[in-house]
Amino acid sequence: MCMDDLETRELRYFVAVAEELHFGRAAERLGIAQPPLSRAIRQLERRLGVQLLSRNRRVVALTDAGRVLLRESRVALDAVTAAARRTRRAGNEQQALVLVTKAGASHELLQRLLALSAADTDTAPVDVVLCEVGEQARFLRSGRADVALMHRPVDDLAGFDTADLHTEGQVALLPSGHPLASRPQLTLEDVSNVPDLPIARWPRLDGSYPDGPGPEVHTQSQLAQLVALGKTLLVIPASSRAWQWPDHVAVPVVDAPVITTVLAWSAGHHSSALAALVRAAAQIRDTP
Amino acid sequence: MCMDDLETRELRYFVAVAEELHFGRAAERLGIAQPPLSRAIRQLERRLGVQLLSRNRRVVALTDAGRVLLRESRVALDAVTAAARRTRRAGNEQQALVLVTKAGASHELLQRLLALSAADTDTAPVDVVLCEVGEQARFLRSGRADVALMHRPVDDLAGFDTADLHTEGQVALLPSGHPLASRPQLTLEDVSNVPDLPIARWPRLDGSYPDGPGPEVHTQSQLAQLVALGKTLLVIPASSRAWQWPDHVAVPVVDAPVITTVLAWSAGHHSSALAALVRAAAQIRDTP
DNA sequence: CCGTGTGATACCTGCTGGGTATCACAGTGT
DNA sequence: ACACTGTGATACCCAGCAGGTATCACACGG
Repeated sequence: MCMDDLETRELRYFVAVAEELHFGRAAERLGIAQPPLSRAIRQLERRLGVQLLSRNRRVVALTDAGRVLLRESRVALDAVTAAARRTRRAGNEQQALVLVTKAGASHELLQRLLALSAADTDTAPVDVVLCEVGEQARFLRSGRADVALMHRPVDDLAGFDTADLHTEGQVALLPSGHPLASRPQLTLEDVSNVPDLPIARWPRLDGSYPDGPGPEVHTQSQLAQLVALGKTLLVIPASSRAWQWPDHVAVPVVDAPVITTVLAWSAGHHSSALAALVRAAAQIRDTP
Repeated sequence: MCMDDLETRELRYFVAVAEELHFGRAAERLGIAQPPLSRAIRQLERRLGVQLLSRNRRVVALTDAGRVLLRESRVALDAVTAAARRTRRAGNEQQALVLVTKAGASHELLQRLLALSAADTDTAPVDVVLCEVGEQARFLRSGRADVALMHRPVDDLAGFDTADLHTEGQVALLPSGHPLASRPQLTLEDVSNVPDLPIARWPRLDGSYPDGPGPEVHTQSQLAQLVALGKTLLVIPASSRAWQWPDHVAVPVVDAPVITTVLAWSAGHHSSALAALVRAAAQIRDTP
């Protein structure tokens, strides 16, 4: 093996260490012992001629180069698993199209899309997979899904082809007793910096939370409950019924950016089954 | 190692075999013996549960699944080498921006771009790499280049962000003695199906040539010479001076699609050096 | 200053990737 | 018809390296 050309094993090991920032836990996660992992990372650093981790004998942190490799490794590993998955599917001819979407988002739209797709005679069956917020891109990139429902401008659509499905405004979701909840409409100015309803904070990719006054959350239902409890507010597309509890009030935010729900797929991965779904999407867009 | 998750070694081996369609030559290219290669491919097929090659004891051909894996493997391997390259560059801080372009295309435009970039004080130096026709995308994907000059609509820009640089019409390049060469302008109708000047045929990715009456070519200078010899014609952007020989005549093709030269880079790979180059590109577009 | 947690080091072992020799078979030419 | 040739598959061996265990070295907390 030449100096170039890493093996996926090395990338997997590095990603584990970079995510855990702890050799012991990373090794456990990988199902190997700690010393071989240390050695593998050291070898990787030697091979690349670059320091990836700054380890002061006690604390492990990523260097700038390490951060680059973490990002690139995720992309590369996704591409490798996508290769395996797509090849298996091509061989087995079980041509169900896998669609991934955020749990709870765009539910009615999805129902209409599936109904239209099922009505079209020559379409493949569509399997629906639900994922966490913002995970759709990785599902597409790793081949776990063929197509996704995503939202512009909130999701990063770089590297994907898209077909618009539906455009809508946003509403503020407020606890029902709050003064703002009785207003007929709101502006972004109104809902930002409400002292008693600070914006919630989601964990970053590395698991840490940004600073701020708002509560820390990592699931949608947590957040919905916090709104019902009068602890926070949020601004979401008008159709996100899954968020809405009896104790919530939704008030239109007139100047919030418009949200477009799009069908997205890996650029260059066309198939007849996908084309049929895109046709169904076009029907929905044209007859709202 | 689990059943999923291929190693890049396996992908490299498969790509070699799929491209050569010959185990012996593929093994030679990889610098290993033939038996281990046979075994590795067999293992890969078992692991994926899919037949990749149909080997009738004498002739090796790709199955449908094999074609899928070939395409996906190239993408995945590019992503892995990109990870290594970008990490090395991030560590070594030698921040020269690498620009790749087709040899001979957009020469004046490139000169202006480099001059503008050099004039801008806070830009990184730009290294220029020349590649074969249509190879820019792979240079970007594998991290061998950070940015490319490409052409819409001829190049596939899926997965890249772009900034327009320049738009121009196309000309037909003809042997100077030909009757069509004296016309002030032409249409696509005029230049298609000229019996004595059939369109040349380029090799496909697998090395085979499409059927047709035209000559087979695989380099630009070959093609230019064939035009000078009165064997073929071609339609190219007006500024492609590198194509033009003394024995050539260029005649505008009024209804040919307009060609836009764009600066392209991997979607999501922003950097300050790149941003500076994009600014330079915007200057060129606005002051033609 | 000792205990604890954590990454590095030393060293051993077994798996597996790679090599050589050979087989099996499909075309091919006389 | 039969030997020849080219090519992929098989059998078998070897060594390099991935991975394990034991232990060290050091940073921090009490």
